[in-house]
Amino acid sequence: MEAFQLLSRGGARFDKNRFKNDVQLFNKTKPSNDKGKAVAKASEGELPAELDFFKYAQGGSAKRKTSGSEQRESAENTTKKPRLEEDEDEDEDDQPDAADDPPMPRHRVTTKGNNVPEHVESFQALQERYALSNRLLTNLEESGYKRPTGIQSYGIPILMESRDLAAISPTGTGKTLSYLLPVMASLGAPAASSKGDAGTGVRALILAPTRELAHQIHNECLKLAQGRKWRIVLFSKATASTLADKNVRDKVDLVISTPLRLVAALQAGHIELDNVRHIVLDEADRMLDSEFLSQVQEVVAACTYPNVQKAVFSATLPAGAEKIAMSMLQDPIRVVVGLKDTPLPLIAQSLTYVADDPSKLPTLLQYLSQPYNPPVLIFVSTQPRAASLAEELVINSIPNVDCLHAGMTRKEREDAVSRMRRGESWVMVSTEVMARGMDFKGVREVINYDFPQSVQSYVHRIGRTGRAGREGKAITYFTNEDAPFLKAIANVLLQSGSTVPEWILKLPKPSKMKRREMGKVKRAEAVTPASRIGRQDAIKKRDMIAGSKRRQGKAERKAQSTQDRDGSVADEREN
DNA sequence: AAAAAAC
Repeated sequence: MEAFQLLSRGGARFDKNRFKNDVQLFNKTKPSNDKGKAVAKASEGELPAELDFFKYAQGGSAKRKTSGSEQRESAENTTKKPRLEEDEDEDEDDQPDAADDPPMPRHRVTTKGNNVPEHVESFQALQERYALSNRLLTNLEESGYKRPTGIQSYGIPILMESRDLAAISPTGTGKTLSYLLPVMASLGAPAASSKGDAGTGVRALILAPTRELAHQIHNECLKLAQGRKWRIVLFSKATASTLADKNVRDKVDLVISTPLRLVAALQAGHIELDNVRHIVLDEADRMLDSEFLSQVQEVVAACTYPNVQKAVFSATLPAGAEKIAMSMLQDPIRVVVGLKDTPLPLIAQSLTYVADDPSKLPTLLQYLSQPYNPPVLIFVSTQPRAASLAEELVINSIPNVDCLHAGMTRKEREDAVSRMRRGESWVMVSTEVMARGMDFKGVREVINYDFPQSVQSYVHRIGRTGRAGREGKAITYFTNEDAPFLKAIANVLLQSGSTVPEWILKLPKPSKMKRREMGKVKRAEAVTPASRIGRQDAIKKRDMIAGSKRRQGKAERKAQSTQDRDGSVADEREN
């Protein structure tokens, strides 16, 4: 019985009531089902009419054509029904479903490899060529997919023909469907039935770097699997223990997991992967970086089925990661949509000089005191800074502030995501955990409060906006300390069509020594508060912030106490 | 180069 609750079957709808009792911590307004109304009301007329972030700007003017073997990427979506009525929890997907259907930007697609299968122009053509089930096509339509994006029209045929694939495609261009559809098409009969050659145990495996992303992929997967009896499992502690029963796990068809979770289950003997025929690494460069690599290798090594199909997907793939990826793949095809490591031109990017850390908060508060398009996603470098910035914003009466980082409990994280999906978060402060893959369609503004630690991080962070052909805006604060890394990011802006002040471009490339020296400068553990006034309120309000106690690691509690004691944690260190 | 995330 428990197993049936935990194992989401294909066809089961996502539990709509699950978040019903969420405490609406930050809503000053009464929670309402009518998003537009709620937003307009609470904005007290400060926000522009276009603020209704569930309607999307027409991306027309920003559309750019590139020549070459041009790929049509159309807006894939469609259904005109208002999303909210349909499902409250806003389950996520890589695709749009807004009423206003912005045209997708067109990107050049390049392929490399032996006998590259012909791309398809439509899902119809795909069905005809590969005899996809009507069911799958219906589910596609109902999920709002209309026309394949670049990566979908090239990637799906490659995977359908059982080839290995390295796919590089910008943020928000529909990578998830590119691997889900072929996997589903090849699953055939559920393992629970005795028909077909399903064998016993998991047949497809999708790995992602964060719980939130795995969850999002799972939701998308359930939509596509409607009406089928596949068992699609989002691997978690709970499911892992359920799968300790071999009878249960033998009936699982598809698993979505983070690597470490799966490694733990393997070691505990709670899962076998010898029947896995498809492995997908989402956010491949992240999955192949030093911390994840050995875990991923262990998982891959446990997949002993002959000729396992492997595919890796990302918007960024630095040379080192690509080399590792290619060495794992057999006779791979490499597909690149647009320019690797480059944000979409739809995202208007800018850089803001803030001198030093203490100047950031006033700058942000000033920004948030003017009309903006909620929800705004704000990135900081550490968990303590995420928690303390969220705190400071609450103290300063910014409405509907939320916080999400991996130091929070599973439930707190889930709640934060669901508030975000429901449009209840106006300002979401988070760490790198949110930087990759997360698809919040309404996000039109990203602020890098703390400078990103790599070009890849930058590209993924700002890629939370400008999804599926919509416009977006990204602001990056930089301090004197960030100067050594500024030029690299400035070049990214230039390459993707945003403008950069000339003086930044004229910056000399700092010597390695200088960079190393500056890299040592430690950032304050907590965000520097704007003022000491209202500190008493602050303490009260602090406890309202999701997970404000447990979530905090030692470092943070220390920072917190420092803050309370001497009233300031400004990083006074000179550089 | 470096923190975050994975449990």
